[in-house]
Amino acid sequence: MKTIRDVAKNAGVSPATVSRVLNNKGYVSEEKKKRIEKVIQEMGFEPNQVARGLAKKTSNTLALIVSDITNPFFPELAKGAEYIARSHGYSLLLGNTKGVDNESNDYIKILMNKYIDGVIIATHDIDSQLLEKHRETPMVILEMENEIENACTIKVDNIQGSVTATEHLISVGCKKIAHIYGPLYDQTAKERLKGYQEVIRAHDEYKELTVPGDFTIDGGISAVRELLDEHPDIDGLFAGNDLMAVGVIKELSRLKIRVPEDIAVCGFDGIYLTKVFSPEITTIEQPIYEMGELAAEKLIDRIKNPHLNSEHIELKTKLVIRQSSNRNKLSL
Amino acid sequence: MKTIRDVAKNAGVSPATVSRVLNNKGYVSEEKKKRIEKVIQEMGFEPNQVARGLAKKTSNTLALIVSDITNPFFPELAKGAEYIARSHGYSLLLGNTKGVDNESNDYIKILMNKYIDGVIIATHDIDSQLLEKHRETPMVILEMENEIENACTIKVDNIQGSVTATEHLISVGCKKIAHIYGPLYDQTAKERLKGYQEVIRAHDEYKELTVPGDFTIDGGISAVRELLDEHPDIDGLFAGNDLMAVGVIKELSRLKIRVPEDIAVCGFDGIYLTKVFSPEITTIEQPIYEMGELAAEKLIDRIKNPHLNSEHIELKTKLVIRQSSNRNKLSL
DNA sequence: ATAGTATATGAAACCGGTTTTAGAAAATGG
DNA sequence: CCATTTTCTAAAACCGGTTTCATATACTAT
Repeated sequence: MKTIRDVAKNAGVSPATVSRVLNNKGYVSEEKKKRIEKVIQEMGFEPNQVARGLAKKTSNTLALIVSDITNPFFPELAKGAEYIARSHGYSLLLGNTKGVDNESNDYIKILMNKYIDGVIIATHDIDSQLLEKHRETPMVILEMENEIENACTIKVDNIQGSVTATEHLISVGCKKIAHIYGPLYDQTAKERLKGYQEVIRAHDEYKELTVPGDFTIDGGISAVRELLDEHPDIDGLFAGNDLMAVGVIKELSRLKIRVPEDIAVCGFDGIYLTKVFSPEITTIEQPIYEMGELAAEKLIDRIKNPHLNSEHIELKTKLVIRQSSNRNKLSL
Repeated sequence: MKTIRDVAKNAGVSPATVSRVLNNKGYVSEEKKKRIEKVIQEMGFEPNQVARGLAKKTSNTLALIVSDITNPFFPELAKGAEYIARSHGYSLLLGNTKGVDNESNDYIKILMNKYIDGVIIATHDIDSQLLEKHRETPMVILEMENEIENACTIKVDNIQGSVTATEHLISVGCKKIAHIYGPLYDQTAKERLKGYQEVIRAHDEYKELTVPGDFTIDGGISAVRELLDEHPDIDGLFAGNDLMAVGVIKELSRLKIRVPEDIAVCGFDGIYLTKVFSPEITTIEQPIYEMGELAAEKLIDRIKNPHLNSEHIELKTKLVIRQSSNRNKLSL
């Protein structure tokens, strides 16, 4: 392994001068600069990132902490984040929190000892107390309106999205519209429920019909069963996320209930699966890949400017109408 | 940030002794050991991994390089690998190669400069020449029978799997069975094609019907169109992977061709989507999560024993019969 | 001509660990 | 009892960069 001292020797200068060239920082004469660059080229020298990290207290590495990378929401996010990270010379560490208790296994502390430059949090499994403890670490938090000082949060306007979803079901002629909401410790779930309620309450002819779900496919299946038990006559269903919408449609198809003819279904998230599923699923699309990119960009921003204030970014969602709610004869 | 020298001072010993306690290596008297451990505890000292890395030329970090994390095969693999990595005190770096040219952007070289301890390769986008260049790095290569010295390769028995798939379609009564194969630079695709051919050639009454695909959903859609153009009477279809099977079924459903009644379909891989899709898809299941775990285990093994010989592991696949090929009246 | 500033460079200290070296003390043994 | 060997410890060197400090020279400005 070639070191900066080898380069220095070959170029007849001191290591300090080589370092200055490497970092493009401080005074170096044109002549020596040329010479040093030539030697670096010839030797194929690449600075050791670990040594550099020790000296500068950085690692050029970001971390993305998700609850479970197999949840289809996250790979897209990860891809966007990794792309931006790499473009800026950072690598991306991946962590799953599902099934790991955070107290005894403080992920962020481990990361700090590795001089990880910043963290993107996309999980509910790390409580805010723990986050608060690492306030000094550059952080971007997704889908949670967290009040960590210094942090940047990125989320979509869930209320608006879910208002749009509910109104869409109304507009395609649904008369009894139910909502399956996610776990309420999840702010996202709460907001989506709220949007649904707002719309229903604004229309006297509609009645609030809600059942809890857990944001999984199986949760969607059991929720829709429960729902049909009590209200066999529903004709519109807004699921709190796409995975539950998938479960719902699977179960309805098993019960020979037609989608969208008998029940129109709308999900939320815009995961790839909705496009692929048959019938294709109407959903409130979040710009997931772009959120990953934005998260990484904002994080890098914060790494370079450590004293940015906290910032809350709210993105717009987009209604994507597909077969599962398409009751007009128009083929899409 | 507390350093080993602070600990040493507080415990009235030298840094070297603290290091010996930390690494449980070399002679330390019971009495000092106790004292040092107590001080470490009290101070909440945690060794800086970067400094340690510089001295020991390690980082306690593995890298997983995939072509595209949004391909549903990879998240499961990543989860298994990350789980094992974390259990052994390693972190996992994630890299996507899709759309990145490897010559100018030598991923592994970047990783080496970070003292990444080992790499799991699950992409075809890094050519073997490049891999060869990093022969000294502990490596586990998935789904490619590569002849890198020192490396460990993990794959499934694709031929056996695809023989099973084809025979399964025969056993449910298909008379004209076609195969959509993947890109042939991919060894996996080649082997699966071969398994199909073996079976078809062993039966005089069957004829080889193959079309190329590209292992994507859209590829499945166009391949099945092409296939039906030429052979509208096929009644069995073995897709080279699950994504193409999904595309196939989507397109068949659009054409009002019933699955499995008119055409029975079987995929390969066992991604989650096959369980979720409607109809549920028969597939040759690979133990994806376990492959991720195994890859990480083998890699860690190789890191700890740097002079292991190259090793080729071949895992068994499992036929999972679901609706898409279930032509008996038996409900599953 | 002289003070003051910008440019240029190398030596040395530093980042925070690990490892080698060397010497002292204790245990073993012939 | 003296020669080894084993145990124990601290000082110093090291990993491979960056940064500070000190010094020297070349420009400006007064």
